[in-house]
Amino acid sequence: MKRKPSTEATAAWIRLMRVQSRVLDCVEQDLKKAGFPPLAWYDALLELSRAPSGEMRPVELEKQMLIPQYSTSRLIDRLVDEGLAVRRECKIDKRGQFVEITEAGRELQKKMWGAYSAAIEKHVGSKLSDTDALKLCGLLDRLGCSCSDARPAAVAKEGVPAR
Amino acid sequence: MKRKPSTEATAAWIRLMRVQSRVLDCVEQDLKKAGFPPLAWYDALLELSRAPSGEMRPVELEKQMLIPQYSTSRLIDRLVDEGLAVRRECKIDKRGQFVEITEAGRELQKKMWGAYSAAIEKHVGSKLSDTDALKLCGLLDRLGCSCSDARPAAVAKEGVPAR
DNA sequence: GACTATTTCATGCAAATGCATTTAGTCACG
DNA sequence: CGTGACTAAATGCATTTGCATGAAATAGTC
Repeated sequence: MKRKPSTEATAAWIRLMRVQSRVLDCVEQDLKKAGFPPLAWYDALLELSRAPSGEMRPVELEKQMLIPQYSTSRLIDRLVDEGLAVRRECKIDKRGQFVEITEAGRELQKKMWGAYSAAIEKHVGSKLSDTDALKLCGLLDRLGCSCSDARPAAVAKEGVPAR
Repeated sequence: MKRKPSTEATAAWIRLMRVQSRVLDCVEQDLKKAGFPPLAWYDALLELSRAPSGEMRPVELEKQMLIPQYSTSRLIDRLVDEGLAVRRECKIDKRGQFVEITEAGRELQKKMWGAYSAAIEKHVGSKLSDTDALKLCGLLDRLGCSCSDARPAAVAKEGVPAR
């Protein structure tokens, strides 16, 4: 129970860390340069906009986005501050609440998708053929469900829940 | 110059973000549970220990680790505070300095490698055959040099500079 | 129903990060 | 040499994180 990793596995680990941090950085920079808020905002807005009634429980959001509870709480604070979402009372469970995306929120999400998708194309799409991208997906998926809480990695439609 | 990414590319992007964040999280948690400092410390110590004379310029460290300048500066502060490294005067360039790893630093690096390598094996090695790990490396490497500053992704010997 | 355990969300506080700026030294060039 | 451009590193300040804890509601149990 303490075998050393193969050099291949180790090399893969390094690549995984370095490449994603670099690519993420590039994409975040592109968004920022275009005057947009961080990716996390986008992800949250997207999740909210996809919810059937445009609203969801913070707990849900938290699970979708794989970020800690307090982090979700504060992210919502910021969205609300900017008028991108509103908190609504939850009648069926008084300790909880609903978060609902506003019109402004939906608009921002759509606008961001323009810059965001361009960045993905620039930093990922243009470097990989479709079949290679698929191969990459397959390999990465195998690393997926290791820890406690897994999530079946959402399928991209036209919005992309990124992280 | 604003083509949309293919759904394959988008899917790959999502996987890349989600999988690495998850795997990194797992590894960091394992290290923390074992009572060790964050991975960034390990990386810095490793780089230092590999330097021919056990010392290097902060600028170098910065380039190796792909982190911003101020971040390096403060990381060194912490290492020094803990007695893992010392700052040395740089005679050839008076505005600069050298950072030298201490014996304690070397020891910590070695100890951490025990837990670290076990974590890599657990969260990466055990999920991927060697050939698949190599394929993954190949695909990831293509995403490598997009932004401004590239780095040829160090080869793992027995230490692994992770990020 | 009373009591405990659990879930949902917020928050105080310390540490870490990002950003812009400062300080100090070097370099290039007239 | 002197002056202006550049590089190495640190730091002040605001924002963000992480962690632990708190407060409120619900669920489970006897």
